[in-house]
Amino acid sequence: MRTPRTATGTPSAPPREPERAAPARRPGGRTARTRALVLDAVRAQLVEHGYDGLTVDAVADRAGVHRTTVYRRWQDVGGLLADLLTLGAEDDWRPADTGTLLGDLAALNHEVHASLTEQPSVAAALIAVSFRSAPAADALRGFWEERYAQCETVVERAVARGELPAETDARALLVAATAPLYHHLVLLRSAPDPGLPDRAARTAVLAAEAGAFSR
Amino acid sequence: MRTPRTATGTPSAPPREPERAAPARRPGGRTARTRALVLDAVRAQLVEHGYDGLTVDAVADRAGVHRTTVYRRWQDVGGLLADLLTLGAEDDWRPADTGTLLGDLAALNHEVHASLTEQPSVAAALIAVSFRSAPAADALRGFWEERYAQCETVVERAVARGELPAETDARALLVAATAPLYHHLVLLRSAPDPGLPDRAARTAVLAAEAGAFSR
DNA sequence: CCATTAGTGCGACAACAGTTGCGTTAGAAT
DNA sequence: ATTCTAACGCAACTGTTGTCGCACTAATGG
Repeated sequence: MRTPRTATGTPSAPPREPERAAPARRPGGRTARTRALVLDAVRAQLVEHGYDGLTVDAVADRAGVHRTTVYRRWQDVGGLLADLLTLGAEDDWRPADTGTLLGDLAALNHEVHASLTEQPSVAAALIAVSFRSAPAADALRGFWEERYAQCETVVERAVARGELPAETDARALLVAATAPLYHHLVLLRSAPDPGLPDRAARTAVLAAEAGAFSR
Repeated sequence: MRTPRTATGTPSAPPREPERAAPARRPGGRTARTRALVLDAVRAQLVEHGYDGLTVDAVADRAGVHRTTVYRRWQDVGGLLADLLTLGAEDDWRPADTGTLLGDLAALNHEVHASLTEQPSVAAALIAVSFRSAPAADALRGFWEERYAQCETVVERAVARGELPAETDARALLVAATAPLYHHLVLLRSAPDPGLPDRAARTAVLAAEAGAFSR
């Protein structure tokens, strides 16, 4: 998970339903400018004052936009972060290709570890807000679904190299490799352990080699 | 994680610091009665109206106690759930002893699965609130620390039976076994999979047998 | 260019969260 | 029984969150 780039272009998808009687959306100049201003403000506010300082009022003030505008278009803080997430998901992320399954999973885990331990962590804020806001929860679930789908290439490459049997359950393997990281850093909130990403990756590989994800 | 029993006895520990100048606490009749009433109200309100319906005002009304009383003793909703958690941690929980490492871990995972999928889930509510309230986060971390410590006996028994080498990292093994469950049900919020507890337990055992948690 | 109206600004409002001061009630100690 | 005071009830208060009606601005289609 990475911090989305600056919001410049037109909005990818309005938070509302796509269209029913097509009330003639107008995504042009001002609307796009407002969205860019607001999402930039969200990012800046999050970096400067952390998740607790991320209120609708503060974002509206910083963006130079009225409170009601934010409430109408994004409903709440969850909606803001959800939109920020969809913007960030647009970039074409690819998992690293190190040549070995262990190397790929370790690289993946180091990315996860970095995104969760940076201060302040956009990823952690998104996870936290997903428990308050349904739109944020949906956006996060969609984001993760896409990320895990992209990561399946790591397993496919390992199968192609003969490291794993063809019937390997890619998703289960990926979850086994990454879940301990999230468990420690998000749920247990234990102190960051620099060796954990590698150990978790190694554990998953050993389990895979023992046939834990086959058949 | 299980739902704590009814609050009847005297409070185990006041939410404040234990004592500094010992201002003569009085944990007797009314104080204990109030705590029992309030914590019962928290549990009932959580079950009936879910986490979103769990406001200080609603709890105070249901308990037949004034708002300020709740604010003064528990600060906020997080404090209420934190106290409920410490109450639940008082019972002498023990992991099941099925005779095999795989059986023990699977039984453990089924307990976790049940507590997270019941509707509404007190466990899920506690995790959610731990992102808003520092006291709740502390209480939850303490609870988990204790639970994982208790579960280490599962690993010790397996070592005693010769299933695992003596230098096995019990905590890492337990996390590997349970983390995928929390990952799916709490973070990814995917649909409950009845087979997941067994599969996750099996994966951890295979990894352990391959030496993933040794040395 | 003009007409339409989505999107925005503004102010007033309701609902809720949380605090404070003060008087009252009821454990606990003498 | 009397005293002391922790814990509670009560009311009034502040600040924040979120909504609503109305006027206005500017993007879009003709």
